[in-house]
Amino acid sequence: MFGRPRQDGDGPMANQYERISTDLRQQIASGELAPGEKLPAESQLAKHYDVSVPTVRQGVGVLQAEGLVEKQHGRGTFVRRQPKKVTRSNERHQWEKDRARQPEDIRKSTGATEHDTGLTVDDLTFRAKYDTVPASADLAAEFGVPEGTDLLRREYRTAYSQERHPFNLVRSYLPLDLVSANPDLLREDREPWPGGTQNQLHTLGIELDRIVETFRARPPTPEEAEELGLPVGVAVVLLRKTSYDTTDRVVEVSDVTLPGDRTEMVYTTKLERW
Amino acid sequence: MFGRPRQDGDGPMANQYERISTDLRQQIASGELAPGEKLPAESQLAKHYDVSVPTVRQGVGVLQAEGLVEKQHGRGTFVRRQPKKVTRSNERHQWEKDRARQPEDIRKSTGATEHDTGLTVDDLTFRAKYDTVPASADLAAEFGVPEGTDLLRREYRTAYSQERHPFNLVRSYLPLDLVSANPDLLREDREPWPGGTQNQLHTLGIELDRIVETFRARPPTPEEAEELGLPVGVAVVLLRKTSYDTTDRVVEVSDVTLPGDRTEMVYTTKLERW
DNA sequence: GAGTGGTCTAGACCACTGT
DNA sequence: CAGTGGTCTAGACCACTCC
Repeated sequence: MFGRPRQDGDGPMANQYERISTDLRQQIASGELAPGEKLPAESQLAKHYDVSVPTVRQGVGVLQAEGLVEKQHGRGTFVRRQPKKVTRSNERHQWEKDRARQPEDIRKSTGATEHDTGLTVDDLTFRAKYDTVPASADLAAEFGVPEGTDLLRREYRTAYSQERHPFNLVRSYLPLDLVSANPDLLREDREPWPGGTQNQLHTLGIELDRIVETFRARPPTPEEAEELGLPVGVAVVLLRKTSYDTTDRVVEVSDVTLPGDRTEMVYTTKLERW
Repeated sequence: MFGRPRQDGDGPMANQYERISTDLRQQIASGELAPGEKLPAESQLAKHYDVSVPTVRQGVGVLQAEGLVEKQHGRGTFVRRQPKKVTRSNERHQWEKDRARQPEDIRKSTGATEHDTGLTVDDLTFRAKYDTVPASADLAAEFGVPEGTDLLRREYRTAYSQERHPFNLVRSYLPLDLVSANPDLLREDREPWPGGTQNQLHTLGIELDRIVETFRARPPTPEEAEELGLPVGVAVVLLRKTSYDTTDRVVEVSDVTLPGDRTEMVYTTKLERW
């Protein structure tokens, strides 16, 4: 048993599966295969390219890893549509700070996410879950408290109403003894809280001085892929947001998980004048 | 021909390849398989797990996509070491601005990348290439100039001296008529320029007001994977840096490609006091 | 030359989707 | 039920690395 002999049209050192992925990639780029369109069945492609089915699968797998196609078991393989983009800007922080002291009716109208995305509250679905957890070594170091200190953990998922999967996962942590001064802050049924976290902190007499965001990109763990509905070959962006108050104390830490292919982040750095 | 019967130890709905990837993943997490260590040969694993070699390959492929192992043709499969992290902070911009007016001997000692990484000039290798290109529609829109306007394009690659692949690729664009006032700025043999772009602009009487950085993450194209030496299953971060001068004019645009798994970005947003 | 992963074949049966 | 992708077998030969 050996492979089919190389043919003249193969080009220099082209594998069979690369020949297939290159050809299909070109068809997608040219629009010959339009977004949302179904590719021919693997058995058809095998006949067309004169190779075995596993070889077709290898070729299509390359495109899948590049995020160009999406396989759906029992239905077929489809050219991916570019999902709706979500922009996240660091100007949201100052915007939210300005809002934090406004009256409730103004705060209620729009949240920071709507500000970023330009959508209304109705376009988004929002789920919150509160609980209390002991600080891990990592979080204890961020807050500068002993390991095991009680933290209020709040989990948020935000999605477009019309889409199945959320476009972000947020885990926000606050020291429990800090927030328990206002019992309303412990009630998840008060979410979404008009004015967001900065207003919540304002009810405790806390003013933020600066926000530090650290992030990196990596392939999703199996759990993250499941949760965010990520096809193979899409990265996640992990963002840790640390909020400092005017006494230089860390008052909130948020871990945000974002799908890398649909999130665009914009950061503006203002420079001091000469 | 059919698969081996399911055994009691398989757990609920465990595929063979998932059983293998789960087991190996756990061994890596526990340190039983240490970073840099070689996994048993695929034929060995096939014997050990009592499956065929392609099934082992499928299982190991999962770990490869997660960035946990790296295959090396002819040598074996190895547990990936976490590569040296590179931190990129937005404080580099203010730092570079402060330096831009310093005398040359101070500017020469350290660049912004060394500032970020904490390394010395000797630890890094640096390559620059200059040419002139007509503005694409995209770049013309950024600069607010007609499409086709001449731009000076500068390509930079920075690497650790001891590593084979660069940890970033930078393509920087400047309007040609802006920089031609100082002929030295057109000479690639003057790189690395002490004090960086902000000093170069300073020689033209330009002061920066703010820098806007936009980025997203996606799987690498085949070319990027090749260039940055990325194994399968590592994302790239694409960053576009746009510099505005004090007259609100765009004076530089840089496109930066970074390996997502070894770059950590830190952005600080200072908030106005109440 | 021995050992390794890379490509490929030609099938089999299973699981899921839609008619 | 037909059609699709998902899993898996049991091999073959090729290409690369290292001794």
